[in-house]
Amino acid sequence: MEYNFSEIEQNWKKYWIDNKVYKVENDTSKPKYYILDMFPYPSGDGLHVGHPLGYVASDIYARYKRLCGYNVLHPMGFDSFGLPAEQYALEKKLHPAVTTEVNIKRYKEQLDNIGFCYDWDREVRTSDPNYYKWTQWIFLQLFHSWYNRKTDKACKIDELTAIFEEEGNQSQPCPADDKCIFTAQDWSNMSVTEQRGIIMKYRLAYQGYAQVWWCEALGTVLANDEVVNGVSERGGHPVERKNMRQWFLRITEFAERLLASLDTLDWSEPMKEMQRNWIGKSNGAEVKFQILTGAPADADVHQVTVFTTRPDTIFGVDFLVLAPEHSLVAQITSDAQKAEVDKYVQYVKSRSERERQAEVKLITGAFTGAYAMHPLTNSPVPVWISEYVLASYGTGAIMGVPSGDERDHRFAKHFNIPITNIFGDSYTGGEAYSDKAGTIQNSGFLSGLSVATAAEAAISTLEKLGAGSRRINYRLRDAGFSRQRYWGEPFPIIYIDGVPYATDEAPITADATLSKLPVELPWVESYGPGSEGQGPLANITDWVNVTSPPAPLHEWRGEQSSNAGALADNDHRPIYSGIPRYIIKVRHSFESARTNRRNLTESEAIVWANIRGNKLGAKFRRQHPIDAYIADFICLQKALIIEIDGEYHDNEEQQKLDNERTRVLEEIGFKVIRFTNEQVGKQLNEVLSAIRKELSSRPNLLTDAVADSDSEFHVTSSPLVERGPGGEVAQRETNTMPGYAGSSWYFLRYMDPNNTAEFASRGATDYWQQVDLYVGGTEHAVGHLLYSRMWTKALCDLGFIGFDEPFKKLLNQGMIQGSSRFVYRVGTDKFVSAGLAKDYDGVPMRVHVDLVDGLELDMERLKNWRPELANATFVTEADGRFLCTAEVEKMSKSKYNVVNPDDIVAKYGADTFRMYEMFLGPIEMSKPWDTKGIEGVHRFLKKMWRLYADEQVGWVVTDDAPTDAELRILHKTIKKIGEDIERFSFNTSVSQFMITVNELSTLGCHKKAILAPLAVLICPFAPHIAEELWHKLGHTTSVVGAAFPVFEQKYVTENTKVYPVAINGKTRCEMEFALDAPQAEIEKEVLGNEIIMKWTEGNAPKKFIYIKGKMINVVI
RNA sequence: GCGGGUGUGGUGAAAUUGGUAGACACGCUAGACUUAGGAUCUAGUGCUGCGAGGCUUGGGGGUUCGAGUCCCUCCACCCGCACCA
Repeated sequence: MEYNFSEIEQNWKKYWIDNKVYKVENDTSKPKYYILDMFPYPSGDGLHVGHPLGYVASDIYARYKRLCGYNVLHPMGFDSFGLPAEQYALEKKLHPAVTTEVNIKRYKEQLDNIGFCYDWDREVRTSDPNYYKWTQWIFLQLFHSWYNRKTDKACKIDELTAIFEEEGNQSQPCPADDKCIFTAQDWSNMSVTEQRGIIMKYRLAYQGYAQVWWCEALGTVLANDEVVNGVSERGGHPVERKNMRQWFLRITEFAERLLASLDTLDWSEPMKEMQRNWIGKSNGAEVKFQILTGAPADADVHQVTVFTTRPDTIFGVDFLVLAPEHSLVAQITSDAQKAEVDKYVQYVKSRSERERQAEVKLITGAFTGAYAMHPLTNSPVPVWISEYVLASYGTGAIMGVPSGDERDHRFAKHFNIPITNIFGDSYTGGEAYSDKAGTIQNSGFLSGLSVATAAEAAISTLEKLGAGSRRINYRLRDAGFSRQRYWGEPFPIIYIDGVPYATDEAPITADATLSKLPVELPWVESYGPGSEGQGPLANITDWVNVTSPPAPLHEWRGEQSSNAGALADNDHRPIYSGIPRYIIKVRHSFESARTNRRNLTESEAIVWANIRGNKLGAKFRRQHPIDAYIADFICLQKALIIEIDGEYHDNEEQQKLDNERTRVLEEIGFKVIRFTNEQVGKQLNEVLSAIRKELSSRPNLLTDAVADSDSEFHVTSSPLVERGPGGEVAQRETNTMPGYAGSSWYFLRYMDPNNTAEFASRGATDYWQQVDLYVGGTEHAVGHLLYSRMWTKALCDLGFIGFDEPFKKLLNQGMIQGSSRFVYRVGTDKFVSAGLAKDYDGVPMRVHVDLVDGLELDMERLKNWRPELANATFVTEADGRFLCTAEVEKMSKSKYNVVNPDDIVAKYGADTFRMYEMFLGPIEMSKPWDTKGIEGVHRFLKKMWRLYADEQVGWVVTDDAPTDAELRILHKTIKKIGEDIERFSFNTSVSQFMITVNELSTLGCHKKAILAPLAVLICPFAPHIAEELWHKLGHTTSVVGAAFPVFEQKYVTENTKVYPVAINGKTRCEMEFALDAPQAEIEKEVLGNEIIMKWTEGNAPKKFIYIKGKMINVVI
């Protein structure tokens, strides 16, 4: 009975599927453990042996935790939106949805082939509408949220507008625009569109502008690193900077929290360090310099604000440097310098970000001709521009302190700017003194102070003068959230007259079809880019332009148009051009309104009697349908609605409904004011004067708005009324979301993957909580990991989940590199073996690793590899072999060094493959793949198999009682394996298994008492063979559900120790002593030892060191 | 330029708190068994030396009875970068 791995593995894979062994329930009776791999992008190339490294590690850990009694969630899915599928589609004319489907199928086969314990019922795919529905939904939550700096939490926009109504934005400064300051009165006077503009500056998902590289020839937007020397990397086409409206996530508001809570995470220090660097918190000061010359009269631009982390060096300022993109540059540049500055600005525009960053030694810049006044010395300071100052960091301007900053120093030297020394002897003129030791000199009232003290003193003086203030700066920037691509999540956003609305906002919700999530990605035949840098979706005009309303609504509107009040399809009367457009959503609104008019309440009757017939100078209608509601009284001329509420103030439910109604009506553009029955009854005069006041504060829309195009009031129109032949104004957003959208929250979806009502139920997220162990590569250090942390915090703040960090522990796996093989090629088809290559004049050529065994080339296969090599001739070594050379490189198809795990599994089995991947070395280290080494692991499994079954005799396991030696081996192994798995040292676990099997083989052990626990121990590593042995041992249920063997100290306790005995720390011999032997006795025996005596030559040692249980050292 | 990481036999590596450096494998050498060996088993294998021994964890220095491990310094390689003021 030999180890027939392929048969064994086939059988158990089928058994696991048939019996749903890996099905995971949300079972609250067991402790949970959530272990997750960073899900793969299913590329067309399939998995290579590098991909599963982390998956094997997490699978081992998952199986181990399950053996230890945990309910383990260990899911897998696919990050299936992305650029490669789209590019493939462009080239091959295959729809991304099709290729993605095919690729995922292949990936799943490959993954299953390796024997992972995934519950595929929980699989998620980011490109699945059932999944991205919730990505869009979360986007909407972010859109409807802002960051409350007082409570340090993401909050709903409703709360923000309540604050604005109450007190303006004094207590909640605008994160995007510190010049945006307004009072409650200002707020109430704004139009809805203006208010929306303000709110946009607060939203967590917001629209702004960003410069992107646009390449006309390629028709796409390029990433920074795709632009080299001002042309596209691919094809060398010209590129230009283009300012484009883009979505952003306001991650900067979370900077401090993202930084602070890193301390609570069990991540590697380098990983945390990378995030800290990315967030880049720095304490410093803002300093204002008044522009002296070359400045326009306008006081607003009379000063330039710089940010510095070294306010203590303020007296060392010899010049200011603005980013060439700084908005002041054009205004302050003197006529004399204009040509030079323009030329320089043009030069910088041609430079890619990468180049500006990488070429440190290249010093460029231009003098603006302007001078600024030093706030403390009042002396003039020249203002320069240079590409080394970035517009996007700090204030986009710095103060140049050449004696204290190396870059400033180089700049001053290069342009011959005189340098002020503020460090005394520490600065010698050769290079800047940037150490923070010593004292500041030559600096007025700061002279003699240490750096820290001087910084404080400088800031407080500047504050007193009103010339500066303390400031904490983060280098983290808001995350660009739009891509001009097809294969990504569409935004649930519709533009009405250019104003973006979420699909769950009033004007859109009127149409059930438009407001429905998901906004499905339309099927297209062409993936070419749209014009003007837009994404491919812009080409699908049928989809972009919202032209065909849902049929029933449309039909109904036509037949009822005479009753539709302000609404008629052909209603082009100018009277309505300034009035908010709206639609009556519910058919029976008209009947209800008519009925209501006949049945006024007492309060309503009183109000009506006082406002009817232009009594307040404006015409009111009563019981008028608006959108889905019926307004009590409405003045269309002033877009004012009066509500008389019976229950508003004492019924919470009613209050909620009414607030929603107010919100919707105000979104459309009406102002809603409400009064109680009681107010009308007892304080009618106050009510009427409040109405009068409201009327007088609002513009008259009937005539003024039409005539006065500069009016503050802008029309907010409902998309529904605007639709009609040729009259479309509503468009869908044509950008799609970036790759990290779907991956920012996928870990939550696994908890409750098939939920159609929520992204995940609160019960599920409360049970599974954070990911206990997250396994993936370091390449996601600052992208994915930072974004998902932000999303988690936002979802937590908004009350959707109960934890604010996604990944408790992080394990970074290293890369498996490829090992490329080269043959030495002379001419076209003559090849020379490596040993003789030096005698020939040729070049190395990559050959596929499959053609090579170790370093020995299979010459026949090379001839068949490619047609042009069919007549190849070979100069071999003396023994007839042809040798290649090897080089470690990235594993990639183009380097012919990709090894497919399927091939390895076919040849050696999945168990061997899994163990070998682990045996290669520590999980977090990168290492090259070498198929040769796998033999050792395969031999080990065969050797282990022979403990249980003999090739000739068959099953050999006995019920004999184990010996002490056998028990010691077993328990030593239990301890080692358990400890190793806990600390993710899987390579040493594999070694230990080898040692154990070697020792048991030597002892000829075939005892069930030893071999049954061994089968369980190895199950996480080699599940197939473990399952086979477990069943052969008589069990009828899966080994997956067994219990991890319990380590017992008593079996491994020894009472003697073989000590290394060293002379001066150099081991010379070994001697065995009882562990409880007294030192005197040991000393006597050691010094009497023949070998030791040879070294001591009979002399008494200077020192005798005895560390119990460790070693003995004799110092002579 | 900045930040992070890694340097141990021919190769992958081990040494968990400062305590026998090179476990466990690959490869290689020799042998056994065999029709065969790309199966299996046995022995050997850091370098050097006949040997006693000497040398050896990227180089140099230090702390210690004792250093791969701690400290200083230099070097090489890999990864990332948004010149971060």
